[in-house]
Amino acid sequence: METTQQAEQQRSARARRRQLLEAADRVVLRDGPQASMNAIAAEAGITKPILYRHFGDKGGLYRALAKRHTDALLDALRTALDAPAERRRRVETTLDTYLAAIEARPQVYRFLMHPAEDAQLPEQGFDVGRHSAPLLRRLGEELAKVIEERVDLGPDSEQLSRVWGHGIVGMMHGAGDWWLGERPCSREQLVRSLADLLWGRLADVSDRAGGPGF
Amino acid sequence: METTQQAEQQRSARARRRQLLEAADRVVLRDGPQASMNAIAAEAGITKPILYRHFGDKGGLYRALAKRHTDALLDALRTALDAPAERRRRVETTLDTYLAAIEARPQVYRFLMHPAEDAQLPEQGFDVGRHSAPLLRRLGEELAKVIEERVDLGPDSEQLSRVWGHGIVGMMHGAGDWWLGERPCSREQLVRSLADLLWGRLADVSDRAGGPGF
DNA sequence: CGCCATTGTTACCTACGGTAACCCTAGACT
DNA sequence: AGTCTAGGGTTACCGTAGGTAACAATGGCG
Repeated sequence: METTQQAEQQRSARARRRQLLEAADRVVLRDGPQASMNAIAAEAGITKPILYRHFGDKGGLYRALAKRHTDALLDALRTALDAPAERRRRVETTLDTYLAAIEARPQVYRFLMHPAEDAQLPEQGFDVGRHSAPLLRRLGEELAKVIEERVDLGPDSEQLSRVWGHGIVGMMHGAGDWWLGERPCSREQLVRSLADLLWGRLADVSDRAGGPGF
Repeated sequence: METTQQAEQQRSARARRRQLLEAADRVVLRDGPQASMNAIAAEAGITKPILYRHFGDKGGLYRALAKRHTDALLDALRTALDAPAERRRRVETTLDTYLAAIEARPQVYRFLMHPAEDAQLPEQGFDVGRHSAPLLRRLGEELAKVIEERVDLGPDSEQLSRVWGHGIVGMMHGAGDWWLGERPCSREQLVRSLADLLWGRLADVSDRAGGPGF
């Protein structure tokens, strides 16, 4: 049948795509974000045009690669955020999960945060932060959702929770980036200090009725 | 005399350098961070090799340019941070100063934060965040200094203040980046929300003996 | 005048993103 | 069988951008 045949083809195409992404992953892990398309193609045992057939352009490949890692990290963070423990403990676990991830694979982290200028589409205005944004934006929105679900912020809670979500993610990111560069203290210490910073305000906000609170 | 002559030369070289930087500034303001060396040279009315004689490589030019803007922003922030007002008001003013700056010149902001991969010096290990770092690092250290000077954090205050400095700067940066992209609320609202987030913890830390406290 | 430092230019090299044109092998159809 | 076509693959190329070597002009200074 032609349908099974098409399905077969699609499946093999997806499999190939995964192979290619894995090769790209290895190269990025080795060379950092400035990994060249040639290098990736070579690692995959093929040549450039195939990469372009699969991913369109470098930005496409990078987006696909970033999505994999972002999804993985987000999953880990979600479980940490949803774990059955008291609020403060969960915050610490979440921070620690993030820091452990960036500590374990700095090259991947660099790639996700500084994807080496992909699109230079002419002038689309104030789109600041299209580059390092995707991961941080997704994290921020995710956290905002969790905050709004679980904490009673009073009126205007939607906006406030988003500001806080992105602010807290920014804090985690900024401190993490600095820490990864200088290693001025242990991970545990960093987690505790950041949680302390957050705790002041988070501590005297009352839980929303029902649910274990953020 | 040769000394005056040398001085003269140095002075003119510095003046030239300033001219070139101003030209580069205009181009970056117009084209964003991916401004090419050719474009900058053209804007300055000369050709590439002169740029290279003055700045070594693209990274050098970018660093010089970044330093100018970073210094300017840092000055503005320092005055906001040192203004004679109560602590909370100063925090808000500082946040607002930063946000107003990035709002006023997004292209410059993008350039400072995402300087398009300068150095690809082979393998210098875990130097994550060399790219967008300089400005944020300087801000973080500056804030850490202010915090440690003015707030009593108990033992281990040096490390804690640095973590908080970089954390808070990260918060400001992250939230600002998101806000600049989506404009979900007014600047005043953003400032208030962020200050609220910080205020919880900052509020119940007692001032260090002497001085008006952070 | 002749020397040399400064300032500039042209012309080139390299590397990379991206693409066009072609090749080839495995099946499907007659 | 023989032909035709779809996919996966390659070579060879283009444009652009960073970076440099080699050479020209200008202007003080012995």
